[in-house]
Amino acid sequence: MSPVTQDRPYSQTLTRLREAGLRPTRQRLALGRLLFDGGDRHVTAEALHEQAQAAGVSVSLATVYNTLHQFTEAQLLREVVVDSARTYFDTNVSDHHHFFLENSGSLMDIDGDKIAVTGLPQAPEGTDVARVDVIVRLHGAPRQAS
Amino acid sequence: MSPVTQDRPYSQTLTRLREAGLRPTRQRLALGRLLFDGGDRHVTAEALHEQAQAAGVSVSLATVYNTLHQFTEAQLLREVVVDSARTYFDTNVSDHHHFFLENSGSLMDIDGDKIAVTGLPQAPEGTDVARVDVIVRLHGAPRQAS
DNA sequence: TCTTAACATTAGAATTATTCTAAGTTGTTG
DNA sequence: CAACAACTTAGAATAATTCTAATGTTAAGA
Repeated sequence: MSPVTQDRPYSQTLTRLREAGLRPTRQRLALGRLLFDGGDRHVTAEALHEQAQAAGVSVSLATVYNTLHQFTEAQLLREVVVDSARTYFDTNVSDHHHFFLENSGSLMDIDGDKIAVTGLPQAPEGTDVARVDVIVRLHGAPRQAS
Repeated sequence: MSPVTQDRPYSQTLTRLREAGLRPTRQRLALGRLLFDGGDRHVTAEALHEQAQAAGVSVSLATVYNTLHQFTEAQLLREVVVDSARTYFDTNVSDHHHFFLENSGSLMDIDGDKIAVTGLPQAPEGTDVARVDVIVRLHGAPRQAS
């Protein structure tokens, strides 16, 4: 395990992991690659696990959950709450919002600077606004999105 | 069952049930009263179940779930998705949004006409906007809200 | 009022997503 | 390369919710 033949860019996953203080293990590198190579994605733990299997990467579901949470803490991912049945993780960590196709259960990003939310009342005394989420729920899905 | 001595208004639960085509059973009337007497509320199934027990009303948890869902279908309640761990039901079915205190897990309504969301892109072809949810997530809870 | 059929409730089992545990494995550092 | 902390993992555990199948209730008609 030393002759270097990395045919894929590793999406700086290694660097990102280091910066986050996470050891670059085989599993984390593989999952990082699946997540960050190629555009923005919205995944559930189960879905990522399956994708990993399909890609021939052997990772346990527990590790997928651990990794998703660690990536989220490290700001490499963001959690999106749209469905009380499952948790989605979003590789887009910049300011943005979502369309949610209730039929297919898929998400689409809405650029943060396309939307403005005005008239928000002050947050109650003693609290800070951690985030404002706008979720546009859609019915009648077209074809599968991300 | 005719001398009128109804010390509580029943919040027209009976009427509402009839209109929704739901038989006014003891359980539904009791839950309806708990939900609709007194201001707007945000409840989880477990919480409502406990409240019912505490009020001396014997209802099974299964019935609480059934009832909450039936009430939701009948537009007497609205489901609020803010937390992937539990489902909240809101007695306020008018157009509005929410503050969510992540520490305490409590919700507060934000009047629909206080807030405006502008710049929403068109919904993808073949889909309709079912609803736009704005969730303002707060950290550092003050004292318990609804 | 009595009967009946459709509708409701319920206890407990089942399901599902997620977390935990305890044991084995691997990465890093000296 | 030793040693230890950090990781991974199988499988058990948990928690919210749904399902099942048996029992109870309601509404309507004779």
